[in-house]
Amino acid sequence: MIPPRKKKTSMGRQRIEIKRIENEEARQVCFSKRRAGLFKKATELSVLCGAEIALVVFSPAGKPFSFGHPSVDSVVGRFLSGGAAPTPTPVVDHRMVPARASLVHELDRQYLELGERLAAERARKDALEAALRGRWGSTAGLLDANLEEIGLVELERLREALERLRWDVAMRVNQLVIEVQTRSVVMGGDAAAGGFVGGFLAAAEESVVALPPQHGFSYGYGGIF
Amino acid sequence: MIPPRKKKTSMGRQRIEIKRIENEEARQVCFSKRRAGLFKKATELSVLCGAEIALVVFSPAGKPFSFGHPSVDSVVGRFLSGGAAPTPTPVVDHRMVPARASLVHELDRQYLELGERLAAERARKDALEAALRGRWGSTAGLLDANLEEIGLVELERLREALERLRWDVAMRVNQLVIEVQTRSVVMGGDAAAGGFVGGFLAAAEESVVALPPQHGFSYGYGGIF
DNA sequence: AACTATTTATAAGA
DNA sequence: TTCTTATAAATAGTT
Repeated sequence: MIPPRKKKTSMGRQRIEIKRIENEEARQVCFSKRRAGLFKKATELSVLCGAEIALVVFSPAGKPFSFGHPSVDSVVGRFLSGGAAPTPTPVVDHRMVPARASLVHELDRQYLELGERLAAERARKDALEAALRGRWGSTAGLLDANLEEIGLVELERLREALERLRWDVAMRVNQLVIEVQTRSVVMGGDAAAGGFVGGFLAAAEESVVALPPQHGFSYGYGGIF
Repeated sequence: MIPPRKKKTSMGRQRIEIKRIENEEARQVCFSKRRAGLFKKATELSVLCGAEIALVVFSPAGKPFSFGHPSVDSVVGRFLSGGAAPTPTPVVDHRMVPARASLVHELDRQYLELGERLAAERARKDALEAALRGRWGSTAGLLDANLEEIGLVELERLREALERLRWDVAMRVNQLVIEVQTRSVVMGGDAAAGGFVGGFLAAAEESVVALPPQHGFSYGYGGIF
């Protein structure tokens, strides 16, 4: 018999030049795919390395998308305050531009949050120790070495399960967001601890869309730390 | 000629789980590689599709990197001024959104609130992980015996929260599907569909925040232009 | 930093 | 848009 050859139903992925896609439809399709890929990569980087990331993308049509770990606001705030000197935009100058006003505000909050975090940690530690003392008295001798051993293994197993699940949830939410956006629905919610959310736009804000059609990039890096 | 034998000098790329890399050196290496990849992707997306992008990344060591097209500032500015609407907490009637200023203020308030919760959760996880590592610090010996048990209780609580979350997500996803099928029509900016979606996300956030806080994310998406 | 073996991401096509 | 497929790219583990 003739070896069943399958006809090439696809010419597979083709190499493309990295330059503006002129065909509007193709550009939109490419944007959707690559945006998803980009956000996935950003998420993975933050999870794998615990890196703080802020990613904001405006589609060619002007739709905003964002991802932040722990939140767009906090990362951008840290960026603007942390002495990170972006290449193009020198150090933060504190002339209050509307957009920046909230960012500066963010800085103030960061100090506050820092203090709160310390307080919370302290409180947590106290609570833990208190609880332990309590148990020490009432359930002393309840656990033996073997039990502890099992407990540890179990703990680790559970922890991993939790990590996986939360990852699935994050991805699922992300996917849902993409799907929903596809249907032209608007409005925001946020997926996790960040607290920043995509939003809405009043008709009056269309002016905001107006941005100089320039085509430049700017990479920033800081070697201070 | 004899085909030059190539002994496998490498086991090639291995599949990895997307979870925090504990080994510090490996984490740093991974960060460097993936950061480069992420920035490349971001650049390509902006070039191919003319999308405006702002990307800020802090390495685990705290070193800042950024990319912006046309600039981080302009994109973030556009994002903040254009459409950041907080919705971490359900029940936000977007038809009665006050002034922009109020929104920003509200955002700050809610962010702060979430920050406190996040801080507490983080502290808790730290305690848990400390227990897992068997490092009790100076209070060694006194607490070790029962830390595991405490951790288990905590984890059990988390597990239950996840169980609820799972159910919640499943239900809401189903509802969304039905909703979308039922009313395939779209309305710009009205609270109807948007509120629904926001509800889902808010619910997810609600529970996700209670998860291993090491990973807090926030996905944002927004308005139609 | 360079090197592969593989896993991923995607350009096209359906 | 979503799924499939062939191929280009990214990258984990080594050296």
